[in-house]
Amino acid sequence: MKMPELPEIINLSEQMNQELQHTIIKDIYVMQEKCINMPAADFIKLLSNKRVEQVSSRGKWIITRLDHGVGLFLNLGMGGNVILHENDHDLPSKYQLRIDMHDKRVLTISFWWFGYIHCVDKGDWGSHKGIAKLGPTPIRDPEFTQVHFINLLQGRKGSVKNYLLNQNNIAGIGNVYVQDILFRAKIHPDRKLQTLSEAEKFLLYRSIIETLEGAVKLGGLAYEKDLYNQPGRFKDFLVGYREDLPCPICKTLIQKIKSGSTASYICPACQGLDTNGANV
Amino acid sequence: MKMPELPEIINLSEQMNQELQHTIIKDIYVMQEKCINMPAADFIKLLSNKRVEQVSSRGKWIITRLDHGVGLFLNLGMGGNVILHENDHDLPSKYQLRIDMHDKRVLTISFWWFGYIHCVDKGDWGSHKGIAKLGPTPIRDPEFTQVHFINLLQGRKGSVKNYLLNQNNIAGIGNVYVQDILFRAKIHPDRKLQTLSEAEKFLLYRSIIETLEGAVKLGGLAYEKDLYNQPGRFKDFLVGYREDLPCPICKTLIQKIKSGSTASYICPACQGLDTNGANV
DNA sequence: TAAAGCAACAGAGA
DNA sequence: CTCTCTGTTGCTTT
Repeated sequence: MKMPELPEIINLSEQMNQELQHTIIKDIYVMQEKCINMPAADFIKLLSNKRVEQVSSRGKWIITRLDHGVGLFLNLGMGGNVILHENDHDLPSKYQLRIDMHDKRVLTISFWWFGYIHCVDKGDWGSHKGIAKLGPTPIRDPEFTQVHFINLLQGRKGSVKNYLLNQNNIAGIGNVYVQDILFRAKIHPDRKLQTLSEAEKFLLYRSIIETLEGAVKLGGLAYEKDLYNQPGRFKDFLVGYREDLPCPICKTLIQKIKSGSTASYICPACQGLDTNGANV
Repeated sequence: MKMPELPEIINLSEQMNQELQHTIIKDIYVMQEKCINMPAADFIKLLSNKRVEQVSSRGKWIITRLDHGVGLFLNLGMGGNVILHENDHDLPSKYQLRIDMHDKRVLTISFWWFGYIHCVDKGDWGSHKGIAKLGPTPIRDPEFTQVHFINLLQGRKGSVKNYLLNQNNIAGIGNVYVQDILFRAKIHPDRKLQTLSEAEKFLLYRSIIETLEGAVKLGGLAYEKDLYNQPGRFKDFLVGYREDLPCPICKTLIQKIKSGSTASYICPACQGLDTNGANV
């Protein structure tokens, strides 16, 4: 369970913006060409000597806007680190990409499984597969209001968990935070969207906001590292990864179940499939 | 079974090109606004007084190129007629669109169920959903060579019938002609592409060409009408729609089966699932 | 019955 | 645990 989701990404991108804004890229070292979206030579040429205008995020993507309209889109996939070093001493033994800044600081990007570092030239931002169709990002996106969320749900089919995990609906939620989001809203992951009452949809919206906000305030997951290689302080899940431990509300033992192709942790008492609404 | 496929469309578009090339549109009457892709007023404005440069086809789409880069994309969907009248007497009682030419002739377009009449302005041809992703068109498209066909099949999964019916793979084949195409090639509709031998792929290519060419030579299906409201002369299917009649090769009774969501007519002896190759 | 787009979903691959 | 690509199914439309 080493997957950065919205809180970790927000944290990282804000730290990156703080540290890197207005600095200039000097050198690029591509250690694994599969992670990038063009030949390394083109990639290096496009990025070299570019100035960082702003670092932001959309869903699980960290987006660095450089001058001349160039963008660097970073997705840590199944987990990884972005670490800023004061100099080139004591770099990690393994990383996929190294970016040296003109001020001697060094950024290393490493993932332990799939991840993408895509460079996008001026004008190609809208056609990038990864971000073109992303849904709104909770917490940071002013578009993500309660009314907007309820509207998004209108007429949609399928299970609530599948909906939340699809980045084209809402961007930034993964299989870690979705566990507590559903528990807080007292909704079973397999509930069909069509069966959710208005009250449940409202509860779900609040739960998304509160769960993610809470994690951001704690600097993200304790299992993840930030830009300074420091872990976050969030580790007290309500039900996530707490199989056979008591539900914090009713003390019923938490179950690990399979919903679709992903695992879910639920309190069978608080998140009934039949209790809170028919699930025909 | 009233669906125009490639032979009928080629026939119609060639007749339309013959009759309408260089003529000028005078008036448009939109009887059913749902068939078109913009408000009727815009549609009429875009087409009025435009000159027909050429009528051609891609797959099941009839494409009329007008001057100033405007295009009229017609898809007869589940069946319909395009009829040219010498004047405005004796028009059909029902039609979705009427186009009056400056030379007094009248074109009526009618479908008995879904169909599309889309007008596309200069520059929007490539982004039109219906034609942007179409595969090559057999018979008329010089790109559709045997080598190209074999290459298209490389690495594809799923059943041969589903593949042939998907317009994004090959454009123009529907559930009518596909029956005899598969019979001629002695391939069961549910055979997986992965299990086809090179010889079978070659046979399939020949069968597509010969089946469609043969139908074009006969002016298309006897159940369909051409631009002059005359029926085609092709009605002697080999196995299509001949349930319980003897196979023309081996006399085994032809079966109607369900493959996926469509019906198939096969000779169970000539088109075995197990005989011509494993279908794991 | 058929045509085609879309949404949901499952499986494979990177 | 991630996301993309395919392919399949089921629903909808006039």
